[in-house]
Amino acid sequence: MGLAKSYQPQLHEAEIYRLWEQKAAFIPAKDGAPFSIVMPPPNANANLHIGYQLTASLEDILARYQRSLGNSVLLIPGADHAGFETQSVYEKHLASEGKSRFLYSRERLYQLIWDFVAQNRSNFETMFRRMGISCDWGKFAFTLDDKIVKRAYATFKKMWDDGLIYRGERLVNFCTFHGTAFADVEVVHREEQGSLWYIRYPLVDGSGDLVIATTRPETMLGDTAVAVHPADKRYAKFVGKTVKLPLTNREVPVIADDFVDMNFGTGAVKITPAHDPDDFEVGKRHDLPFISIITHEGKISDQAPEAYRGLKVTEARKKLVADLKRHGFLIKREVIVHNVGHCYKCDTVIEPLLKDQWFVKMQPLAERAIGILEAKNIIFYPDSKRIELLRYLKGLKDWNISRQIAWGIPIPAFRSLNDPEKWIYDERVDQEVINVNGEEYHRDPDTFDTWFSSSSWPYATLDYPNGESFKRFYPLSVMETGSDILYQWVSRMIMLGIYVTGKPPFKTVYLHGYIRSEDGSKMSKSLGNVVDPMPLIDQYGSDAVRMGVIIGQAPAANRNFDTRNIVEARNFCNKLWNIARFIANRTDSFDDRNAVMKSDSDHWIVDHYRKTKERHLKLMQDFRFSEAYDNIYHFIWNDFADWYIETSKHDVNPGLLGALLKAVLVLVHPFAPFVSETIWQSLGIERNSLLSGKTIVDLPESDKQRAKRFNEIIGLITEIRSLLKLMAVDNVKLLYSNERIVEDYATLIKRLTTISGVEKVLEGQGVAITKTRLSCWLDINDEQVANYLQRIEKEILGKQSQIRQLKARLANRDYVKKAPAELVQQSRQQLTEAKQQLKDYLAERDRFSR
RNA sequence: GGGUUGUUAGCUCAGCUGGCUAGAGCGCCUGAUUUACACUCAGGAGGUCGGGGGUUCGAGUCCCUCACAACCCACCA
Repeated sequence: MGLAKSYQPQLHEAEIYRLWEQKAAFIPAKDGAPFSIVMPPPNANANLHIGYQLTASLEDILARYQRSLGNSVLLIPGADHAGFETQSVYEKHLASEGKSRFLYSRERLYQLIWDFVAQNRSNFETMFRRMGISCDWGKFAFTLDDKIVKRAYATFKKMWDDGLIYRGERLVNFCTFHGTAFADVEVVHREEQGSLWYIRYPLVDGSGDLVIATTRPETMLGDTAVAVHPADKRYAKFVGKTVKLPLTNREVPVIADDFVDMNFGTGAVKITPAHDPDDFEVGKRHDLPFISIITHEGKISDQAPEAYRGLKVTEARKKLVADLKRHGFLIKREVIVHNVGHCYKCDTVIEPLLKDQWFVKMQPLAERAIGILEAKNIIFYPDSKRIELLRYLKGLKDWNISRQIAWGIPIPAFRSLNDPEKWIYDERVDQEVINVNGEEYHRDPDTFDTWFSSSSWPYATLDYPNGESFKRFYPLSVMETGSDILYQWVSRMIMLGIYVTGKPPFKTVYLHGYIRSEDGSKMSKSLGNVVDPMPLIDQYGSDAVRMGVIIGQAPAANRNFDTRNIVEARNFCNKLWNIARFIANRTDSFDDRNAVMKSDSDHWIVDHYRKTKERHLKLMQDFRFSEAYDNIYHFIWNDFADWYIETSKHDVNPGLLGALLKAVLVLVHPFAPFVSETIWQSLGIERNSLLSGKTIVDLPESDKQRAKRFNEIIGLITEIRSLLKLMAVDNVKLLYSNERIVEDYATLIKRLTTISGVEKVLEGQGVAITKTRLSCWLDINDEQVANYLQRIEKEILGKQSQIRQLKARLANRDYVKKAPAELVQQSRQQLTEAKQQLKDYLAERDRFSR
């Protein structure tokens, strides 16, 4: 047998994981209520970070816990191609070789990235295993797998047929560096200092000037109107007239529109429908021309006067301001702070540009989701996120699903060569040109937004609509993911799930917060402060890292990374290991059916086990992982090890000891799978692995009176230790009068304290043990009690104050009338006890001050 | 501009539907080499639960308000 002196995870983990796989322990049991989780797929292009460790830990804890209830558990792993994310990583990689994506065709680029990602995929499957994830590897899904792509196409087709898909030339959020559009939710807004320029626009009829204010003077090259508020008396006379645009000399109308804020700037605003979302709407309302003067490369287009063509936006702005100044059109410049949208990846300023894109009408999808959420048909942890999501859904705009990148799922739509307005749905995306009914069609070069396909994740991975998994495991029991992708992912899974399958895709959503770096800053690759769990697993073991990240983590609350938690958990693993070592030296029977309670301490520990188990069930049911961990931790360490095992050294009950070890291992397994299984295997507790089919152990009810009796001994021992320490003495005798229990436990008391002996006396002397009800004294002479008397004084004050409080409470008629009866009863009892103790303390003081 | 969440011991954080003298881990102080474990054991110090007000028999917990912090949303040119 011979377990090593301390637990060394590195020696066991790989082997244990292999064992689980061999025993097919991760495949759902045939029997039992279905429980399912599909893991959020991490980016296939990067290593797993500590945030994913949190996700995976929580999900695996749930999965293993559910198995311990006897349920049939499906946990599906996966990986995300993460379209834009991955392509931009690859582009950086290309750039480091002095290349760019423009050197390659779309197909070639796709292939290159595919190979690039393939290298990483096996890499992180290894990481999953090292984290100990009990997932069904046969169900592994990649977001570019055939079935996922087919699912995306089927959804697109259904939407197309239902009239939810439309193509439109709209303003999109365009990153001119990456050359792709983004959804609104992907744009990062940031407050920045900018300039507000006041520019004079002369009226064509020479009747004066109109002064406008703008932060983007270069867009005046694309102005097609000037707008004022209809109620603005200052400008009423100008409405309907025309002004001459400086520098371009185009003539544009002055219009009235109530979107204008009379109090901002001059109350007159230039309208550039092709480059500003507000102006776009105004342009539509007033039927204005749309002039695109900025290209997708972020340069001034050929629609602008020759002098500016080809300049970058910032250069054009400088030149334009200089020119305006020179010609006397510039009135003044103010410094203002305003919000500017940036690319979340490269920080380039997002340009609103006109572009033909596919959009999904969100209103009908959102409405059904709102209904489900309002009816609480999906339970959220925490519930505040449900409210937040409702607010978001109620203001939802249409979703631009086109992306101008190669690394993604091609959009299965083709445009007629003859009629540019005519589009057809077709899945032959491997061809650029197809023929249908003798007509030629060209493929849309764009790909889907990653979130469009990943929104089908809950049912696509289960082989909707005919797969066995789908029939058995849909809707998912739990969707566990980061609260940061509530809008991007959770909301869309709900909407698409309802739309496609007719049911919400999951019953429960558990959202965790993110882990910040140790100093409280946000972890990001660019800051280089991302924590890699793998070296931590090397150092502390997989279980320690798993428990370390969930300790003290409330749902959706962000927390700083703290190695101390991992150390705590590592120590806990070692504690478990040593408990097992101790027990293995005393028994080789681990059958809970043979457990028989003999001593008071047996009843006491079983009583505590049963309470711990009940709390465990309740806490896990409520998704209170951190508290569940805490519950088990303190039972194992403080009750089982510190008291029961210490007592066992004196009086051992091997059968119960073995049974308790088994029970404890099953309980702790979800939190510490490797060490618990390693112990299980090393001691040969059962032939089966701990993971496969071990349900939580029930121990028979204990005798409460006997358990209580042991509690008294614990109280006595604790008080003796405390008093001896306080007076800095040892080797004193414990005196007692007429206390059978002290007699019974004399040896144990001696063993667990430093007293020299126990002696029965008729009358006490020395220091009384006042915190228990037992008549006991420590045989100490008067010179040694100075510290003790100080403490007695403190205790007297404390008791007096407690008695005052209790008396006041009980004197309060409302309290006695309104508070629950058992609470009032409890207060009465407390008062009685406190009074007795005060009496004891006073007597002690009197005795020594004689 | 709107919204959400925080503010509890030196540090990092728990504390569910209001109810015993508010908890954990680490750190700190004192002591212990006892045959499961120094990744250990025993004892101890340390908090007017961000400020103020309110509801209640009773508030860390509910309400209002203020301060500070973080995050999210929003088209103010």
